[in-house]
Amino acid sequence: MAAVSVNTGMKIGVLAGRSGLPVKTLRFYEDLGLLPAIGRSEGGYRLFAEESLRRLEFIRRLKTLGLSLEEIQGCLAVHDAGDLPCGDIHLQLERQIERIDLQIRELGELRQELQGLLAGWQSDPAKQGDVICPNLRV
Amino acid sequence: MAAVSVNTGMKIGVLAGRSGLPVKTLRFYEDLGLLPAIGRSEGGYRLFAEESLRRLEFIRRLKTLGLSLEEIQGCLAVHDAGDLPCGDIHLQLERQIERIDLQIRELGELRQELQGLLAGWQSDPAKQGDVICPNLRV
DNA sequence: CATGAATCTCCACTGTTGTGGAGACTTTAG
DNA sequence: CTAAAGTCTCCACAACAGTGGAGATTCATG
Repeated sequence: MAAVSVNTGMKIGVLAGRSGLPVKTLRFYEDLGLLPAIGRSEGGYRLFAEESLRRLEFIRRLKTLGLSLEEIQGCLAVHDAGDLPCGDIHLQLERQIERIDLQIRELGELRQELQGLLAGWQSDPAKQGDVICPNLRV
Repeated sequence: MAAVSVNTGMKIGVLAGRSGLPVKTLRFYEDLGLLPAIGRSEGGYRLFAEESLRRLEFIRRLKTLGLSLEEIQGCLAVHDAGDLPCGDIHLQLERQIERIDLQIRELGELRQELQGLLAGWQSDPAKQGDVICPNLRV
């Protein structure tokens, strides 16, 4: 049989190099419980499984979709319980769309208001008593 | 002549009551230099001029338009130098519109991506090896 | 005068996602 | 064996706009 060099786990620096994330961030994720280590070396170094790489990819993906680490953790908890987290993720992504729609709506209204103000802006208005900016009337 | 009870300045609680802002917030603004007090009473209490009310209105208004306290402070500095701050405010509001447009654009793209994902979502996909969520392929 | 309300300063904490550094320890390479 | 590199824990800080509380003073009212 071929020599087996598996299952010792990789140290955090290796995982950092392979994932492209800073060591600090990996420790941070581990502290949050997002990224469980399989254990510690004799000297107390964190050891990670290969699976951690997939996990980090998953986290990265959901982060780019705008989910918070807490929400991502929720999805991972389902996965860790042995289930497919697709249902949960679907729900989170729907919620995210709702949040985005709300934000876009609010931003649009604000934009409207700003445009309206600028449309009637007087570049050199008469100084009106007790008002800081006559254009805003406050 | 009628008795003159002016120009002693109001204490922070009065300003809070009249402006609708918490005392804490007024102190915070004063610390930032946004809201200068005209001085202190013998006992060390902050004293504010009537003008503070207009100032707070101005701050409130620009805040609702999305400017940061720092940007507002910039506008107030122009006012305090004796100039009309309309030009500065105009510039800030234009920048704010740009920021909003960028945000809306980014949110729209994200929304697109999310919609696309959900459009092809399989509610109960086959478990694919080594992938946390087959729908996301990660 | 005494009591309670108002105010003062100073410090800590909120939420989010990390980053930076100090000082100690372990591991690896030569 | 030694020096350098890697890793550990713990603490602090970043942005932003405040909020909460402790303990000390001052002010207003009866």
